[in-house]
Amino acid sequence: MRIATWNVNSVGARLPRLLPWLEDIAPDVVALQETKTANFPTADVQALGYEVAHNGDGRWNGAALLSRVGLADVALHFPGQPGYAGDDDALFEVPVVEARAVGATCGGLRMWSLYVPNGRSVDHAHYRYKLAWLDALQAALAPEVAAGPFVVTGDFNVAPTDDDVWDIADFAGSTHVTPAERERLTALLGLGLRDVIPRPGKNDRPFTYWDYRAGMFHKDKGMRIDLVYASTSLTVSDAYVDRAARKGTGPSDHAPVVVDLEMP
DNA sequence: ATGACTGTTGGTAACAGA
Repeated sequence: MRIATWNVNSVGARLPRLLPWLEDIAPDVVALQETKTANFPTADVQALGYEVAHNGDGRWNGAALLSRVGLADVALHFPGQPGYAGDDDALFEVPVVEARAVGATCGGLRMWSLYVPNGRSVDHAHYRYKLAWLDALQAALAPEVAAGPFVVTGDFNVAPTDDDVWDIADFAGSTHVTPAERERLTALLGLGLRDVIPRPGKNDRPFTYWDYRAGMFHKDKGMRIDLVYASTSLTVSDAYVDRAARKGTGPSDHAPVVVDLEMP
């Protein structure tokens, strides 16, 4: 089974890249993030043989699963998913559960597409939200990991190791690399998952994100923050970053990760 | 070159992204 994850940075803006990419790569299941719409272009991907589960509510966020091997038991949000209460401690603010997760069972594989909160800065309420979100995620996924073949994938907004950013010295005091964030990843792996690290890309680093600005892609100043966490019982026959999708006209700032699994 | 972006919206400036 071929699965993939891709933060498309607006599925509407990316449709001219997404549709030919689906035909070229032909994944069985695709996890998308940052769809940035309440109106997923369902008919366009259905025409290519995919069923769609989308959790999107407008301008920000949005996660989807596309599958051509069946799509059952769809869940929008995970159980206990925290909401975001905003930038301050306003007494009457009601936390909003954002469109950052969708789960489904596809061809015998239980799979989640996630867009983990960014965190913004370590002293920001969004960072505390990010940590709480990852804590709740781990608790929610535990029974599903135990139940059978499982993959949780998407934009984790955490670089697992110092080697997963272009230069750790440039990240002093930043989010995405803190021990607290990385501890949450370790806890997730502790459920019985492995980090499926793609084959090395340019300069031997399988980065998946490069800022649009300052020629970062050209300089390969990237980060590996789009992750695939798969059951340790699953055999991985290949995994790579599709750097070609980050090139050319109108790319996302993230590249897709493509993984070939052998289902039991 | 201490430079450099992209997407969305009761939109045309503000915010988010990482």
